[in-house]
Amino acid sequence: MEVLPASFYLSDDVVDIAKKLLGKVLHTNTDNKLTSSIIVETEAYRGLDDKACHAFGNKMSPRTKSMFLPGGHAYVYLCYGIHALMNVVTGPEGQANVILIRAIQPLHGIEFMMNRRNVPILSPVITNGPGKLTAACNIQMSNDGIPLYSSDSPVFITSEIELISAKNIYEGPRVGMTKRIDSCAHRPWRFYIKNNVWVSYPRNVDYYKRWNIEK
DNA sequence: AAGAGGATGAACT
DNA sequence: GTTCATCCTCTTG
Repeated sequence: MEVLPASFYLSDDVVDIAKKLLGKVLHTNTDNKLTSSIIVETEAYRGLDDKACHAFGNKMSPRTKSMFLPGGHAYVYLCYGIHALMNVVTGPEGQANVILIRAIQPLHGIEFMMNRRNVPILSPVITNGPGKLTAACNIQMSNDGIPLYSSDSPVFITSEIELISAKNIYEGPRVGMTKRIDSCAHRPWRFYIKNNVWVSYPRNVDYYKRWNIEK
């Protein structure tokens, strides 16, 4: 597996990169612990004309300044005052296009992820949501703005193990959009690998039940 | 200066 | 299905 170079993220077509990110491998080296996981679910956010994007209108603020870095950096922000959510910055410098990582499929370091999540039994609940996977990988606000194209970085991304073909990619509306976002809410900019059990799931589904796991 | 609300998750009834 | 934890950011005045 090769570390993806900064050029991988340079296109201004954030939707295209969001699809290409599926199947790529997310590595973390935090707390002296290594993990790797397949990216199975992403969402695209486009600064220029997307009301759902924090930097709508390409407007910079203290929070969003790392979104304007050149492609291949991390944008990490605090959601609901509790969860650090991890995004991949794309496009040339000055363009606030980012991709939210919504779910991953663990490959290595699974025991670390389970410990950090305090979940005793292996199941998708450890990483099937944007706040869950950052907790599992110990990705924090301090990782905002770091590069993802260097294996020295605490978080980096490498090529896929198996290429995901277009027919195996689901396209649908993004999660958590409200009326305030109006038309942008319906943009089908959420992508996930079809039939992959590690993707996030609607809030009212009990995963323990779904996977027949005893609590 | 103040207040509302959020790209969520967990624990309830 | 509902509620709350928790705090930052943005909007409004």
